[in-house]
Amino acid sequence: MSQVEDVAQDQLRSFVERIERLEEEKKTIGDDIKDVYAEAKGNGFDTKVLRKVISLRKQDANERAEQDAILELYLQALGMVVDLPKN
Amino acid sequence: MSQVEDVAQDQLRSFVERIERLEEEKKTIGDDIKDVYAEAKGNGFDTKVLRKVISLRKQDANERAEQDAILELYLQALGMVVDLPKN
Amino acid sequence: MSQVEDVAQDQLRSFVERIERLEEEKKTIGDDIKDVYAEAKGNGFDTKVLRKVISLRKQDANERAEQDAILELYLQALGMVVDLPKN
Amino acid sequence: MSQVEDVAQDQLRSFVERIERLEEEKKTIGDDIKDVYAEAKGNGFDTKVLRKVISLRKQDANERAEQDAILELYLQALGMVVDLPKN
DNA sequence: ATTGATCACACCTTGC
DNA sequence: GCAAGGTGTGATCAAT
Repeated sequence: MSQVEDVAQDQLRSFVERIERLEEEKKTIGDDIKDVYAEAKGNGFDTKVLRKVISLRKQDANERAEQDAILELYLQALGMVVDLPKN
Repeated sequence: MSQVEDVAQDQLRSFVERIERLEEEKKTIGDDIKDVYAEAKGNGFDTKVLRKVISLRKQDANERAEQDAILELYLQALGMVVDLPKN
Repeated sequence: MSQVEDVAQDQLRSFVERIERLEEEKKTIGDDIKDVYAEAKGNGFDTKVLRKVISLRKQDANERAEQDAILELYLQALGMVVDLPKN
Repeated sequence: MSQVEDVAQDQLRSFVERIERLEEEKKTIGDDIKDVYAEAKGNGFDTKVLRKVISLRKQDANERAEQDAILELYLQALGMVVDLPKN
């Protein structure tokens, strides 16, 4: 194999290793997050709702309002009572 | 292979085939559902909201109220203003 | 409500009904599958292993498709035309 | 608010903060991965193929684990004890 | 019946 | 803008 190919091969190995290393770290963090949810659950918190809280804090309020408006519209079109779902 | 084992083998084959057949049908239905959503999208409907509508109609209202109560509680505990998220 | 909105409303209803109908069918199939597993269990088969068998047969199929995809990818990466017959 | 509720509230805040902190870290790692791919691309590598390589190496690892699981399952189905050394 | 694990489905982000 | 891959969520099943 030529020297040029050697360099390319070394680079490739390096990239693969760096990516795999980072993905491992990422997975670890993901597992940590799971652990925290589990711990919260062990302390009596409802993880589903907890996730919702996290999600709400992340979300942009405007987008939410927008979606709400569309949903309300559809429900009205179907003749369903609105002002029920706060979920 | 004994006759007893033959029977067992035949039965096994039969079960596997029946299950695979049914799973295929199930997948077909799933694809059909996807198609309907796609068609709705093509007619200008927001599929995300449409899914929400379907989901709402399926859900039991009591459960929803229950979840809402817990969520509200958590948000209050965090000092977040409530009555915002209708999502 | 305008005629335009009437049409939209009718369309919406139609989509919702079609989806709900299909989901009902899907659920029926799912129940059928459950029944077959129950029957198999009643005939002395270990459902856990049976599920594994089904799963493996599905994976095998997927993997074959995967192999084709990889081959095509590599050929493309090498600059080779790939629109050959699909076997 | 009662002392009991205070504790719950503090716990909740703590959980939310820990999760949000971890998710931030996770996002950072994700961005790092993106950077590596970009760098690889800058060095002439085809990122699509590179991703495929990473993916294949991951699958291989998963499959090995899978094989172990199947073996154990079958041994259990045959009534054999399986708590043997993990290699 | 309830809970925990497993699995498929849906969403979202990213790359093309 | 579409396609795909990864992530998160919900349903399902076995075990207690």
